[in-house]
Amino acid sequence: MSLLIYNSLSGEKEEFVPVHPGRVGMYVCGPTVYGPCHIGHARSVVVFDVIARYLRIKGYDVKYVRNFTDVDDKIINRAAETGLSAAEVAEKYIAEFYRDMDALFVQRATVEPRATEHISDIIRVIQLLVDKGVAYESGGDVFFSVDRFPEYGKLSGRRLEEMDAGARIEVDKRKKNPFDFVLWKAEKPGEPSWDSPWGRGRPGWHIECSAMSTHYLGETFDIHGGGRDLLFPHHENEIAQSEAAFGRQFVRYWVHNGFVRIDKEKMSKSLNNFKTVKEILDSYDPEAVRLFLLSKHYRSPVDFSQASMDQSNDSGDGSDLWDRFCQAMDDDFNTARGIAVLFEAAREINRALDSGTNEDRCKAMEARETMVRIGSVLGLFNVSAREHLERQKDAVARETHIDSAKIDSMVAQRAAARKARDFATADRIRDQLAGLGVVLEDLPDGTTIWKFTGKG
RNA sequence: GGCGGCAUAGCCAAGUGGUAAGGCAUCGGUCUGCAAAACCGACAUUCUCCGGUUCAAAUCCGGAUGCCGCCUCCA
Repeated sequence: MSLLIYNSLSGEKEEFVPVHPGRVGMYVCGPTVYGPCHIGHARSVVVFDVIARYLRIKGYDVKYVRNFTDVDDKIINRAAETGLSAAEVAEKYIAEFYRDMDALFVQRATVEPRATEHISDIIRVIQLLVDKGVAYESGGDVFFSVDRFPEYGKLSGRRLEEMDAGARIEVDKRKKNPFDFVLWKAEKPGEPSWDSPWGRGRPGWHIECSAMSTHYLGETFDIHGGGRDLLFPHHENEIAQSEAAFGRQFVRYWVHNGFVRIDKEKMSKSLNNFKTVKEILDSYDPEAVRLFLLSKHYRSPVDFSQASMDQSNDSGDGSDLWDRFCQAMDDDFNTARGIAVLFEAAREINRALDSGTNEDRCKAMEARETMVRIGSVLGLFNVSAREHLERQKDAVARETHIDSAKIDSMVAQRAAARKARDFATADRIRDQLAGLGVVLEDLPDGTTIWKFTGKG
């Protein structure tokens, strides 16, 4: 069974063939750490987490590199605003990133490098470009010359002539072409800086990804990912730099995830309409958030709303199911179709358990194994159903200030009434509980569990 | 101005030539003291609209309308 991946470079689904058989090198652009993570970051991170997990379960030896951009204008500005150093700002938001992504059960990448740890690699690539005459220095800044890279625009599908340069920002007069971009920025007072052949300064944004990805994965590697918004100019520039410097194809498969939208509009820090991961996790179960993020194909936009999240919050022969899951995932990582298989597995388990014959019990075991396996790819079922229920109770109780001990005692009173066959009293208590948004479930063994419905 | 994407039931969402997955909601049934959960069944003759290609189209082509994105930092 071959794996198809949509390649932004060709605009088509292509059969996945790694550079080295059995091994996959994958680089995904991580966050610039100047503020809290929003649900858009989470989508990208979760999507590529699932892709890495799936490639591994298919048997590939995956080297997954995800960077942190820890030196940048925005970090420096943030430092100036808060009185912290740039390094302290970066450190703070890297810690928040881990807190949020760990909560979402995101696995760590193989390598998680930071730009500031690779200054010498960055300088080496810039030097190569200067030596080849593809980059030029001007007043301590170094620019990449897009005119020296004829294939510029091949990823984003635009030609330099078609683009409306300077429509929204003023063009730096020192640039030979308005689309030339900065590789190295000359030092300004109070900013972090490093020595370089062009004087003290710091790297531009795009160059760090070329330097770090090739450092860990080689000059040609398999998969490079990130949000759609990075396609231009960031990834276009990465291709230009890397291919100009090393003289060979940079990346085989470019993978871009779609946006999270709010009210049909892109969510972004600049539009200031973002929801942070932290605030969402205050109200919703982490696995529900994952399920929500994976409920649509990764390339399509997904609309965040209270209603759509509420919906995800309510959810809950074996090898055949696994094959069908793989078919979905082999088709450009179609998690939405994969989730359908998951629901079918759940139904199969329940059906087999209901019928209760030994043969069916075996089937249920098989289906359960498949379900756990699918869950391990999607990063679901990290906590038991029982623990899940307890967490949900705690969260709702905290939010609504309902005392769960009191509910427990009401449930016990009802149990006593039922035992005495005083169903009128039992039902009255149940109605009272319903008024508090509590629903009861009497189990066959005579015990009763309860949960909040969310509808008071 | 240039480039690109999307439009599928009340809602969410798969489906790139062969006759509409899955979930939520709703309505019946089994089970239950009654419920809940679970299971069984019902739920788009039709895929924004108009043309075209084809034996056959939600799927391909042309056009219209609507929504969104990129061309500036952004996952």
